[in-house]
Amino acid sequence: MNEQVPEAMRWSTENCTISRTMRILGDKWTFHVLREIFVGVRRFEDIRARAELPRQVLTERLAALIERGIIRRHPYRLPGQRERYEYRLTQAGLDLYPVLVALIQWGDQYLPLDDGPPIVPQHRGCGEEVSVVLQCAAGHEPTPREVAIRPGPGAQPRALAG
Amino acid sequence: MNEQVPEAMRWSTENCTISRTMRILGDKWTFHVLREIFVGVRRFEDIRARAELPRQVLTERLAALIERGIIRRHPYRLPGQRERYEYRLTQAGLDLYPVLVALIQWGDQYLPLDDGPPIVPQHRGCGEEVSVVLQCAAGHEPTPREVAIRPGPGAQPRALAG
DNA sequence: TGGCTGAGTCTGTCAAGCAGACTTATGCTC
DNA sequence: GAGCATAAGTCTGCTTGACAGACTCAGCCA
Repeated sequence: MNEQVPEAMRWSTENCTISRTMRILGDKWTFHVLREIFVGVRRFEDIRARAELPRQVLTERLAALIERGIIRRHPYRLPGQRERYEYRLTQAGLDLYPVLVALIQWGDQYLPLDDGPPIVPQHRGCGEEVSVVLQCAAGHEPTPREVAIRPGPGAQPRALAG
Repeated sequence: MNEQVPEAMRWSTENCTISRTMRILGDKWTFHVLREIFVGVRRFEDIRARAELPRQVLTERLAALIERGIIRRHPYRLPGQRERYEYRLTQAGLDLYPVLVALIQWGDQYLPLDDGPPIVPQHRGCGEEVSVVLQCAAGHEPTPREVAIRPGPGAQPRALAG
């Protein structure tokens, strides 16, 4: 029980926000599917062809995203064809934009391509590039080193702690 | 070739920034491991115990993160014990803070707990809570609906397009 | 010398991903 | 109305990865 033990070891990860979020988003394909919908590719066959994932996996991921309220099915009908469905973002889905933009931003910085970025988040209003910035409630913009992740009011002590 | 085909279908996903980033971060465990290191849990056995992942998977993930330059091994020695290693974030790792904070922020909004958030990103300087905001190069703070993901200079046309 | 501990490695089982073929529903053309 | 085209799935068998639990290895200490 010396102070070498990090303080975080005393807290459970059971209800951790990152765990609970990753249970929904944290697999190889979900972000690929979301990317397609974000860039405007909304139909099953188009998503499958562009993201190159097995149909079965796509079926399963779409169902999971619908169940979690991130996308919804929306009926559409091309002239001379029967009704089908496309997949659109709900508000919860749209609110994943900061996550997506943060990923793109990191990738552009640490895995750059010779030709420049293949995709760019853009402000529809003014056409300028969009990025994410860290901001604290007092209005500062801390660097990563100035940020710490601390236990909050919902933190639960860990069994076997210490 | 009617205009029902989304514009994005014309572009390849092969070099997509999200794909390339997800090849590194996009699996069930990587973010859990990073979370531990972010909150200050740096030693193999501590990470394994708190994140509850199989040792073999932890070994493999740590090696991958080191290879991608996101963490590094750092020797340490407790009094009366032999030298061991702990894992620390590199600058590239620290720069994942916006991704992590964006995930926490989304989770707190859409998967809230009765007791409040279990973890809170905090500005070390002033103690206030840290969040991420979307910001365009002209200084606007667009809502998700005002953001669009567009092909950039490195976009490649898709074979079989149309 | 023998035991303890952190940090792995090994082994066998089982779930998930995968490619590719098959199915289903509907509307169109002839 | 028969047959064809198409989007959106299901089905099948193979392969890969996750997993729990046991084993190993190196250095320190009693």
